Amino acid sequence: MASNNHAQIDSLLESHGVKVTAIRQLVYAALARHRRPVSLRELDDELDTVDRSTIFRTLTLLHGAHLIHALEDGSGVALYEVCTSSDAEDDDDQHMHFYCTRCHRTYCFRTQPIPEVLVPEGFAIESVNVLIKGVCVNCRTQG
Amino acid sequence: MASNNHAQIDSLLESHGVKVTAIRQLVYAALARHRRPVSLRELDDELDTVDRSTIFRTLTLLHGAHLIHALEDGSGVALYEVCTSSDAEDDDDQHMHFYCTRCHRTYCFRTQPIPEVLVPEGFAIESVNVLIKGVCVNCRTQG
DNA sequence: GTTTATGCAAATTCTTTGCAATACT
DNA sequence: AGTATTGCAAAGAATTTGCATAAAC
Repeated sequence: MASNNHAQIDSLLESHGVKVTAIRQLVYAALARHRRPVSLRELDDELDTVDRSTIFRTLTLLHGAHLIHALEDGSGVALYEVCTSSDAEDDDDQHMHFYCTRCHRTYCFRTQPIPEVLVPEGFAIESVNVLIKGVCVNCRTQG
Repeated sequence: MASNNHAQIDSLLESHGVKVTAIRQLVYAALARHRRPVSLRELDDELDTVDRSTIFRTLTLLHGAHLIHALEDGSGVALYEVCTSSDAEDDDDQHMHFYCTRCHRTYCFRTQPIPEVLVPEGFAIESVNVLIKGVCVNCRTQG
C-alpha cells in the first residue's frame, strides 16, 4: 500500500516544478487517498478548511504539471486522479474507467491496459481515455 | 451519401417508439447532416426557430430511444451524434473520437474499430467510448 | 377533452475569474 | 518590498426544470 507521506509528496511536487504549500500537500494527499477519480465537489466537501476555488486552481496546477489526470465520466463533471507512473510525462499509467449508470460511481479498471490506437497521419496523440458505461456488480446484484 | 430524407427519418423514429413531430425531424436531420458530434449550443444556433430547451428534451428523448449517442470531449460540454447502425440497441457503431486540444474540434475516427474490453465478473457493459486527445493535423501544420 | 409537445423563464449546478488580503522569500 | 498564494464573492456557461400555452389525437 503506497500511501504517500508528506516527504514523498513534497519531493514529487518539487520534481515537477510545483512549489510546495500546505494546501497543495492536502489536495494531493486527498487525491492519492482515493483510488478512484474524484470531483472538485468531493474534494471540497472533504477539505472543508480549503476554499473551493483554491482547490480548483491547485488541481489546474497539478494537472498542468502532469501530476494528476483529468477525465469525465459522462455525467458532466470533471474528475481528477493522481498519476501513478513515476514519470507522468508519458501517460503510460492510463487505465480504463467504468461509469455505473445506476449508482453514478466511477471505477478504475487497472487489470487491462489501454489498447494501442491508430490515428491518421499527422495527428499527435497526447492521451487516450477509455470510458465504459454500464451497470456495476453491486447494482446488478442489489437491483 | 446517405443523407436521410424525411420519410426515412420518420420510419426510423417510429421504429424506435418515438412519435414523429416536426421538431424531432428537424433535430434528427440536423444531427444526421453533421458527420461529427455536435453540442446543444451548435444545434440551437442552427435551428433558430426551435427553443433550446425543446432541443434538449428532444436530444434526451432520442438518446433514450438509442437513436443518438451522447459523449463528452473533455471540454465539459455534451456532444450528440446519430447512431449509424441500423439496430442501435447494440452499440456496434461506436467509433473513436479525437479531440484537438488546440482548436477544440472533435473528429470521428471510423477507420479503426473500438477494441474489445474486458471487465470484471458481474459488470454489464452498455457502451464503450474512446477519446483520444492531442493535436490535429491542421493545427500541427499551421502552428 | 385529454394527453403530449413546445416555448419561455428561471433555477440549479459546475466552472472560472477579479480582487483584496495574506503568506512567503 | 515584492512575488506568489489563498479566500471571498461573483461572473459565466451549461444543464435542467416549472409552468402556461399550443398542438395533436
